Amino acid sequence: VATADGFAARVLSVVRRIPPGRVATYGDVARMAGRPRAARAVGNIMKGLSRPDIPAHRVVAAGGRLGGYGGNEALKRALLQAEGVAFRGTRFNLNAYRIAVVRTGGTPRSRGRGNARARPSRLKTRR
DNA sequence: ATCATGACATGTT
DNA sequence: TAACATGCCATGA
Repeated sequence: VATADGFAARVLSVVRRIPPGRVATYGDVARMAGRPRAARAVGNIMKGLSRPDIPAHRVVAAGGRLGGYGGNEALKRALLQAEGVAFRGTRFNLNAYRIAVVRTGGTPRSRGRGNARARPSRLKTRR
């Protein structure tokens, strides 16, 4: 919704078609929407959601972690459990419920992982 | 192994 | 501008 431009619209489309009992990570959604690194942006879009036809609770964080839900993570977890997702404490088996990622058109963009990944080079300093 | 911190990438609001 | 419902990698404890 929001800007209804490409990315946001694509994200909504993707989320809308996540079947019950399955989940997708923010990163997966971003990837399917054509912006592999825009996981955070996806979260933001979800935040701005205002429609019931978008099952935002099926979008979770990586590693089988819950992720956020407007400050109500408990509800998110409950909704997922209600759909059959078995939680193990605060996490669940992502591999078992994650939907297949099918990237739709998008801008390939350099894979460079544009991350200089700041080699900390820490000389054992006390943190 | 798990959690925390530091850095950078990406797009909204 | 700076957050923010993130991800991934590296390192430290």
